[in-house]
Amino acid sequence: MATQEPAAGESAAQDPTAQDPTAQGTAAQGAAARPRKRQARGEKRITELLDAAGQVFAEHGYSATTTNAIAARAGVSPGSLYQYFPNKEAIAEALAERYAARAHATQLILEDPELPGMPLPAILDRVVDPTVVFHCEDPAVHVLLAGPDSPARLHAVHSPLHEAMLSRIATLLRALAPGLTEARVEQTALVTVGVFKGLLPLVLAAPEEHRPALVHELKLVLLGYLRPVVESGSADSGWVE
Amino acid sequence: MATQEPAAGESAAQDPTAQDPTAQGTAAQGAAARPRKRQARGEKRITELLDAAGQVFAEHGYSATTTNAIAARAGVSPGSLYQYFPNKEAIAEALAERYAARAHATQLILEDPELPGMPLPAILDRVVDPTVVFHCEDPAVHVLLAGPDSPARLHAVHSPLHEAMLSRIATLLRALAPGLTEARVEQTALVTVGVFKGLLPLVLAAPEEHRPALVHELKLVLLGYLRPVVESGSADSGWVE
Amino acid sequence: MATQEPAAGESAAQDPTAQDPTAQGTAAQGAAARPRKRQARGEKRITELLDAAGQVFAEHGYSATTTNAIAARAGVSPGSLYQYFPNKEAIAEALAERYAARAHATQLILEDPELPGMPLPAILDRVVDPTVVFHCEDPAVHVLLAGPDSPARLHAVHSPLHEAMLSRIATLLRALAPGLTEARVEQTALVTVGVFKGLLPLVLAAPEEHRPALVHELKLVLLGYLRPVVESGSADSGWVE
Amino acid sequence: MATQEPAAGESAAQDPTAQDPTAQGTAAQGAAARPRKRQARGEKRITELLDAAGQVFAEHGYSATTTNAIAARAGVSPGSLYQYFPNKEAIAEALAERYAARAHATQLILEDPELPGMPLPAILDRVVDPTVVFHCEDPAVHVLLAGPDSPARLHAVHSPLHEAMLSRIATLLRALAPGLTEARVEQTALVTVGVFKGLLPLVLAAPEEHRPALVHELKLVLLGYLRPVVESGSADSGWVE
DNA sequence: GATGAATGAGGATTCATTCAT
DNA sequence: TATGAATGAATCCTCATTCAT
Repeated sequence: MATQEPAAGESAAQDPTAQDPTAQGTAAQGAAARPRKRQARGEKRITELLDAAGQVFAEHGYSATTTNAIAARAGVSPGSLYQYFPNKEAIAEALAERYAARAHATQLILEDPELPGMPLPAILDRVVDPTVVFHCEDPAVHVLLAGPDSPARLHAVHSPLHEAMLSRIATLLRALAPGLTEARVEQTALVTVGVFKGLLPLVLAAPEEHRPALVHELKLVLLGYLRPVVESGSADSGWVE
Repeated sequence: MATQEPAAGESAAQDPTAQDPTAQGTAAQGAAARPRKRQARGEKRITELLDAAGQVFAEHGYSATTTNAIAARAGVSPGSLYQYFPNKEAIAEALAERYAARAHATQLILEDPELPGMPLPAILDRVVDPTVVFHCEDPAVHVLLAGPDSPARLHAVHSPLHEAMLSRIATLLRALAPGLTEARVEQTALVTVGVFKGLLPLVLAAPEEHRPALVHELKLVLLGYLRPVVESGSADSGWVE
Repeated sequence: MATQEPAAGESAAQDPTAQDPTAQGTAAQGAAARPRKRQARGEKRITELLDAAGQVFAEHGYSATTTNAIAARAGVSPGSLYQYFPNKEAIAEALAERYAARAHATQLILEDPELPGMPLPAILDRVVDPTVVFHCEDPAVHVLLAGPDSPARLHAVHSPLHEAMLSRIATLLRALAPGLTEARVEQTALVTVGVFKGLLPLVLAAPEEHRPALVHELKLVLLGYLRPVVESGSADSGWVE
Repeated sequence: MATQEPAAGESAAQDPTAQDPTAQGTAAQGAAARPRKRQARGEKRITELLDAAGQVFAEHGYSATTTNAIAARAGVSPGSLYQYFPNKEAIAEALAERYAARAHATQLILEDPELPGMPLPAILDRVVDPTVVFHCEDPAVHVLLAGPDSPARLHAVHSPLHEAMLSRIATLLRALAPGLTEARVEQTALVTVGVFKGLLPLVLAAPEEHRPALVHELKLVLLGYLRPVVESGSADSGWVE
C-alpha cells in the first residue's frame, strides 16, 4: 500500500525516474527505483523540515519554537511534519545530529597528523576558529547545543551536538597528551565543552567588530586551562596552595 | 524589617503610616500597627511567592514554569500572585534580585582588605567556593542566571544575577590588577562570568562525590585565564603565535 | 456601634459640627450632628466615587469599566467602594441619576411659560443646545444614556437618564400640542429620544469644527418630525400614500 | 461556490488547485475534488461559526459574547475557532460583512430604475421595510451595527455594516437629489444612518403588535428630514429662524 | 468605616498532536 | 503520503466581589 497509487495530479508532471540522476541502468531497476524515489522524496522533506527548524530555532529559541511554525516555514502541513518526526524533541535531536555531522566534516582538521606536533596556540587556532564560524553561521547550533532551559539540561546535559563536541575534544586530548588517564581525558573534555558553551554566546551576541577580541579571549581561557594538561599530563601544575 | 523591601506595584506609595505625622506617640501605635501589619502580610506573601517560584523554577526550568504553578505552590490563588507581580518575567526578576542580594551578603569576602595581597589560588578558593555552595543550595539560581532559552538571551544577556556577578568580579579585578584599563576589566569580567555559566551546570549536575573535582577544575580554568591578567595586566603573556 | 469610636488620628483634627453649616441650634443637636456628619462624609465619598466613575466610564465605555478602576481613580480601596454601592450596575445607575438631576437643572428652560408660544425652531434651539453642551462636557453621559451593549438594552431600554429625557420631552410635547392623546405623546417622546440617541454620538465624535453643522442637522431632523405633530396633532399630515 | 469566499488566514494562498495547471481534464477531477472538499469543509465551518456567533451576539450583546461560547454553540472546540479567526473582533467583523452582503442582496430594490421617480413616501416604504425585516429577523445585526459600548465607537463609528448602510443611502440620495454636493450627500447619509441606529432598537424592542406603528414613525422621521433635502437640495428650507 | 489582601471562576488564546480524507 | 481541520488541555491574566483586620 505504501508504494501504490502515486497521488494523481502530480505524478504526470514529475516523472520520478527522470529526476533521479542516480538511476543506473537496466530493467530490474524500474521496480527498485520506486521505493528509492519515495525514500529520496522523504529525505528531501526531512531536509526541508530540518532547514525550517533551524531557522525557527535560531529565531525563537528552543522553548518558543512550535512544531506548527516549523511546518509552516517548511511549507508543509503539521500532519506532514509528524509523518517524519514523532515530536518536537525528535526534530531538535535530528537537527542536532545534522549539525554534529556537519561539524565533523568541518573539523577533519583534527585528524591532521601534523596537529599533535604543533604548539598549543596554533592548535587552538585551528580548532576554535572553525567552531566559531560554525556557530556564527547558524545560530541554531548554539540553541541546540544548550538545549531547553529545563532542568533536564542539568541531569542530561547531552544533546548529540554536545556528545559530538565532547568526543572530538577527547580525541584531540588523547593525541596531545597520551599520558592522560581516560578519566582525566573525559573530565578535561567535559570542562572544555563547558567553557565553549559558556563563552560562545558571548561571541555570538557581540557586535561583529568585537568578535575577534572575544574569540581571542576564548582561546586564552582554553590555553590557560589546557597548557598544563598537555604539558605535564595534569592541569594542577599551576596550582600552588 | 517590615519596611525594608517596598511592596511591589503601586500600593507602596500609599503607605498610610508615612502620611500620618501624629502616629508617633504611644496611643497612636494601635492605629499605626494595623496598616503595618497589613503591609507585613503583603511582604510575607511576596516572600512566599518568591520562595515558591524558586522551587518551581528549580524543578521545571524557566520556560516550563507557569504562574499558576507558582501560585499553587505558594498556596494562593492565581489572582493573588498578580496582585504582587504583573507577570512571570517580573517574578523571575524579583527572585533574581533577591538572589543577587543574598549573593552579595554571602560574598562580603570580596571586601576583605587582605584579599588583594593573597595568592591567586587562595583568592579563587574564597570566591569560587561560596559561589558553588550558593548555586548548589538553590538550583533556581542557575536557572535565573541562565535565563530563558530564547534568543533574547543572546542579545540581552542580562539578568540581575548576571549583572551582580559581573560587577562583583569587575570590582575584584580592579583590586587585583589596578593597571587594567576599564575596558579590559569589563571584558575580563564578562569572560569570567561566561566561564562560571558554562561550568556551574556541570558542577550542579554532577553526583555529590564528583563535585569537588569539578570545582577544582573550575578553579583551574579561572586560574589559567586570570593569572596572566593579574600578573602582567594582560592575559596575552602566555600566547605565543 | 456604627456611631461609636471615631477613628483615631482623624477625629481630633476635624471637628464635625464646625464644618456643618446646617447645624441649627440647641443642645439636642450634639447627638444629632454626629450621624449627620457621618452621612456627610459618606456623601462626599459617594460624590468622589461617582466623579471617578464618570471619568472611567467616559474613557473606557460601559463594559470595559471595572470597579477596581473606579475605586483606584477615586483613591479608595475596592472594599470601600462596595460599602457604598452593591455592584457596578448600581454605580452606573447612581451616576445616571446624578446626571439626570443635573440635566433637569440645566433645562429649567422647559418650564419657561413663554416657550409654548414660540416658533418650533426657536424651541428646538432652546432644548437641543443645552443638551448637546451637556453631553459634550461629560462624555460619560452618553455612555450611560446608551447603557451596556447587551440585549438588556433592547428589552429594558431604561436608564434613569433615558427616563428623565423621556419625561421631559413628554412634558414639552404636552405643552406644545395639548390635543395629543397620552399614547401619542409617549410614542412621540420615545421616538424623539431615539433620534437624540442616534445622533448625539455623531455630534460627540465629530471634530469641534463640524459640530455646529451636525447639531443643525439634528435640529432639522427633529423639526421635520415634530412640526407636523405640533401643528396638526399628528405627524401623519405629511404622509401621502 | 466552493471558491467564493477565500478561507480566512493564510491557508487560502496555497490553494493547490490554483497551482496545478494540469488539473483540467476528466481524470484530474478526483484529485481536484479532494482539496476542494477540504476547503469546502473549512468554508462550512466558517459559516457555522458565524451562525453561532450571530446567535450568541444576539443573545448576550457584544461585550458579553465570548469566543468560547461561540465555539461551543457551533459545536467545535475553541482551538477550531482560532483556526479561522484570530480573535473575537475578527469574528464580529466577518459576521458584519456577511450581514452587509446579505443586506445588499436584500436591497437590490435600490437599483430599481423606477425608484427615483417615485414619491418619497413610497421610496421610504421600499427602503425601510426590508431593513426592518432584516434587523428583526436577526437581532445580531443590530448588535454589530452598534458595535461595542467602548468609546472607540465614538471615534471610529465604523463597522462594515455601518459602512454598507452609509454607502447605500448615499447612493440613493445621489439618485434622488442629483443637485446635492458630495459633502452634503455624505452628511445627510450619516445623519440618516444615525436615525436608523437610534430608532431601530425601539422597533426591535417593541412587542410585535406595536412594531408597525413604530416603523411608521421611523418613516415619518426620515420623511421629515429628507423631503426638504430631495425637494430643494437642502434640508434647510423648513427652517425659519 | 476603611483597607487591601484574597479569591476563583472565567476569558482569550496557544500548541502539540491526531485523524479523516 | 499529504493535507489541514480538529482537538482540548493548559496558559496567562482579569475582575467583581468578599473578608479579616
